Amino acid sequence: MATVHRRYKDATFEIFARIAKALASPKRLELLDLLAQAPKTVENLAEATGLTLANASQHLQAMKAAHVVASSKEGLYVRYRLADPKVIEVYLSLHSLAETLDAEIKEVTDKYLKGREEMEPIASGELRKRLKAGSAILIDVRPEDEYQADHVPGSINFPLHELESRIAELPKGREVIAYCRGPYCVQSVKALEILKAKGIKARRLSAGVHQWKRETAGRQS
Amino acid sequence: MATVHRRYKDATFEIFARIAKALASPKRLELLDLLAQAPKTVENLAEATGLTLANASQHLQAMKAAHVVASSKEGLYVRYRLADPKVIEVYLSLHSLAETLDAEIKEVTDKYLKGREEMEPIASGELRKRLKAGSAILIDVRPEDEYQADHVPGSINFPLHELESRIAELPKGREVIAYCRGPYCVQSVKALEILKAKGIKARRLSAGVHQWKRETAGRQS
DNA sequence: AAAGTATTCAATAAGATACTTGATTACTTT
DNA sequence: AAAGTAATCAAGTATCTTATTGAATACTTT
Repeated sequence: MATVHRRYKDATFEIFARIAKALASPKRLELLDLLAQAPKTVENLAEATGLTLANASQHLQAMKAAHVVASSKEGLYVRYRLADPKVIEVYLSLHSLAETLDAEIKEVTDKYLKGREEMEPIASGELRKRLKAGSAILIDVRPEDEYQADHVPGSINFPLHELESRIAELPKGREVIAYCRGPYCVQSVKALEILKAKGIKARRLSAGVHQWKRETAGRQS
Repeated sequence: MATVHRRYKDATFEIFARIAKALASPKRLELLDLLAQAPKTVENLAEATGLTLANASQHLQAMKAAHVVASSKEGLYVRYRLADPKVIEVYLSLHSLAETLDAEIKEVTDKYLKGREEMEPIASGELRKRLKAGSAILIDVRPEDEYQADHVPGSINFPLHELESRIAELPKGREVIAYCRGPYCVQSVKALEILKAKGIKARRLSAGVHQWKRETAGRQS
């Protein structure tokens, strides 16, 4: 009898671990981070993460075996996506845990941002007020497909690589708030550099769409 | 410049992965599951999980290195605890993900419960009503230290191994609802077997304290 | 101080994982 | 049909992980 219980326990924890293992690699987390923004092809993902095609494919297959991602063939391409929005939940709670547990994550970020001009992010409460009042404009500097997939309500898409050439489209006299994939994404930091170089007052929203939705969940407006 | 960004990304995902790896083992998840109930000594944990002392100690140290658990020496014993309540958040969201992704987890549970009499769990909403109305009594069949650490409000502690001998203490004419560590814990199942053998009407609450708190968060009563 | 106990350490063997390279497959375009 | 491209597969090596064993450490009790 005791062994029946042990076997049952082993089986359930084995299943949990299978999923946890799918997440337990820096590269796979990076792939998930990208997939959390929008579905992407293996080629896209390999390029964005700096992995070889074969290696990216193998990581994706490993996650597929754990049912964490799903794929579909579209002509020559295979497009991967998260198997379920709950994957984002786990990913975000892992982020949040890392921030509490690991002082190192703060150090790494500080070190990266050091020397760059005022990068202090704006709080979501303040942002909401200012957007309503019309004193600020929120730009989403991610690629268009990610903006299409989901974005913070009220934001306008200015993909990073188009930002410099489209800078005239920004309304004058309003502060620009830029956001991208999330607190550890570098795109909004780069956007700020471009904007400040042109003398435009700009700040960063450190949250991405998912963090935003998480924070503002159950709140109206 | 591109390499600066790559290095920054690598560093942050490395940190996330370090934490994820600490969770990515069936045995370590089982240890965390126990620690989520109450702090415990290495000896306790080794016995409960069926690991050798040395092996349990090594797993615990691995998690300690990732700052997921903390320990303190108490005389001869070393007592381990979760480093932060947020660890539970991640663990619960992993559970919840596993349930959505993996049909297998349901199969394993069904198979285990098969043949045992009516084990359908009671919903938390219904439970609250019936406790208020006084038509049911909620018993916590976990060991006393876990009950002391935290329990569902209104529950009474009847540790599994004392249940049979203390059965007379149960009020007559009320249905008994038993709960333990969570949906995959076998103690409440065993409790039901004992109670039913004595002809006492009993059901199971599949949630543990943490699931209960999560479900009823932001609700009053 | 000596004996006893809980935990950790160190060394090792077996197993799983990650990345590389060079095919191979599946599909599209010409 | 032939050429081209995205993705996968297969095999090999280097690297981690896990569990085991026996010895060492750190306390407590006698």
